Amino acid sequence: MVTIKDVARAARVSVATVSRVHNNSGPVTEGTRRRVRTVATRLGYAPHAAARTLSTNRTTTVGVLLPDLYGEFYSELIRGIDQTAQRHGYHLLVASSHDRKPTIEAALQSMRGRVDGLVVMSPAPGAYGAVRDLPASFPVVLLNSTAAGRAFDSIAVANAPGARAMVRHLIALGHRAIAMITGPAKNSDAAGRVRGYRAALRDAGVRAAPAWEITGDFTETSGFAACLRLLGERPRPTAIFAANDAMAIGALSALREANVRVPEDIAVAGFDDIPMARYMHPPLSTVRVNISALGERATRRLLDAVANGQHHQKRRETLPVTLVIRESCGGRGQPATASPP
Amino acid sequence: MVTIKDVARAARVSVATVSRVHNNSGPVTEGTRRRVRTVATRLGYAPHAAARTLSTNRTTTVGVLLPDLYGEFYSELIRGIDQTAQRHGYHLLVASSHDRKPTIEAALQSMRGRVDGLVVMSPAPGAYGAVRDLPASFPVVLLNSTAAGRAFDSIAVANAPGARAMVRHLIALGHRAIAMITGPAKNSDAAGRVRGYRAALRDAGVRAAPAWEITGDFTETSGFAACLRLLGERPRPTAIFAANDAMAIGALSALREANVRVPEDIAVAGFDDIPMARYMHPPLSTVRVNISALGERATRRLLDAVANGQHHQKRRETLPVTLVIRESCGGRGQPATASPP
DNA sequence: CTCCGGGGTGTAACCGATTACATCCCCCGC
DNA sequence: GCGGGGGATGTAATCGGTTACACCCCGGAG
Repeated sequence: MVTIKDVARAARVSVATVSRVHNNSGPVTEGTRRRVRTVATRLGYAPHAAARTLSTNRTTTVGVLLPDLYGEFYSELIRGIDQTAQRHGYHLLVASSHDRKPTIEAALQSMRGRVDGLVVMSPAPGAYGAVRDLPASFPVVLLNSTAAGRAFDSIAVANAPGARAMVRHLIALGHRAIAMITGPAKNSDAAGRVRGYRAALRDAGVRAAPAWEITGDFTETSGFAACLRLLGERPRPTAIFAANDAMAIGALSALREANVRVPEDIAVAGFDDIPMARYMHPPLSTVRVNISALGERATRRLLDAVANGQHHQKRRETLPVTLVIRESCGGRGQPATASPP
Repeated sequence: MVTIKDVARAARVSVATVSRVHNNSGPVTEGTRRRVRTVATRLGYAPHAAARTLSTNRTTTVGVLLPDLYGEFYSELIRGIDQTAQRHGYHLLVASSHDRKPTIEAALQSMRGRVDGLVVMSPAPGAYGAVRDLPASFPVVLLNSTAAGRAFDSIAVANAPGARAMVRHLIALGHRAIAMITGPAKNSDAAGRVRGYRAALRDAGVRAAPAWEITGDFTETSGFAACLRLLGERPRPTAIFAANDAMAIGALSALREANVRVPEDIAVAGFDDIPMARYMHPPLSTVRVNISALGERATRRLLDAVANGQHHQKRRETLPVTLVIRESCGGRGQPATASPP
């Protein structure tokens, strides 16, 4: 491989000059600059990232720690992160399947010297502890973490308000028997959505039955299974609110197999508005989360922390959500805003 | 940050010994080993990846170059790659939106010192040229590239055989007016699928009309638009074969709005079998590509090249595909294998 | 008792960049 | 003519690891 020394020799200058040319630091005569440039491209010189990292202590890379990579949600999230990172000249290092504390810790350790900061999305409670052990100076942005106090930058989705608005909408359509397919018990997003669901029922004085809260795991399959169980309940719910779109889609599929009409017999609503949602049959009513914007804001926060170091203000942001009413819940009503002003 | 020197000092040994302990290289007394280990964890020592890279010339990272990140296809692909990489202790660096040659070249350059090898998926013809300029010793695995001769490792999807089998299936069901929504003209996967489509028509002596080949760009939206145009054709096709599932889903959506029944009035088939496909209404018949396996095989190939350097045999592999017949094309027939033996 | 061999450990060179500091040279003003 | 200042460039330390090589010490063989 051709190094900076090779370029320096061939251009008859010192390595310092070559470095200055490449980084536009220090003053260099126009002639020298051109000569170095020419030689560099002729030799096909590309600076060695690790060497640069070692001396500058910067990697121009952001890391992303995710619990999983399955499904459109993560795909969109990564897309948002990547776009923003790229726009600022940063690379993207992805690490997934880190849901338990020891794995997370190992992953964080192995990031040293690889990334300038991290976007961490891990609904598992262990994550918080692992991240806290990081040096305070290390930039981290938490996504959807419960415990994130003022000690961290974090961006949360307006889970409870979104869920509440959707359930309120179902109630407004006349539904009184509203079931929910929830997410994993420990997951903080899932928890927020359940809170919103219960709050809406309480507000309206509508009966809430434990049998109508079924736990899923955010996959289509679990939505399918949960829906089957709900169909066995008596009285049978007239509406099903799933904690995410994947499970709502699974539910739609189960209802179709059971010859239950949607929305005539049972209304269905989801959460997230993944790209697929609008193409369902019937098109899925859901709570819209601008997922790629979530990634984008997280990354912006992170890069600000990276750039401004000390006097970067940590804060907790909330990403607003909107109701998008399609056909799966029957009422083609006015899309109401679900977020706090 | 705590460095190897700090650990060495605290454990009263030299840096060499600390290094030996961490890498299990060279001989170290059991007692020393334990002492070093203890001190290291007490201080929270994590080796600096860049420093290690600089001296060993290895990054334990694989890079992925993709044209885009939108949709379930890439999501699944990355998942396959990440799983395999992680299982071998490698990290994953993702770079996307590189579709034109200069961007690709820039991206490749900036990878130096960041990755040990690359999985490149870029249907654009420019990619081939850019990759060819890489030092021959640099491990690269091409995904779905046309021009990949014996000079590269590559893994291709059995596009033509898959498309052919699907169209043959449609013909067997009695269809004689079969339209295709193709992918972008320059895209090699798209090209293979069109070839298979035409071949199947030719084989059966079925009429092929240019008006029945509409170009899309692999997005749902383009599938929607293309389908609308097809509905305007006279005679109207009785079957639509889309070059990927996203476009097929767009088409389904358009047909629904036009009150055309699927499969009674028009049969629809896709390609890829993204996870969503089975949840469509009606469930989508498609050509199954095991996308995450594609990523997995690519990564395996790559890691073999990384590990075995010189005597790694480059070769072109083809990933077999299978027909999965659901309901969108009407005939619940026997799923036939579409791949060459 | 001496010599040899090998396991355990330390010293220092090296990987490829950045950058503080020194140096050189040229031009300008007095 | 001379001193000073500043722009252009070079030298070498530095980042944090790995590793070739030297060294020391101890036990066993001759």
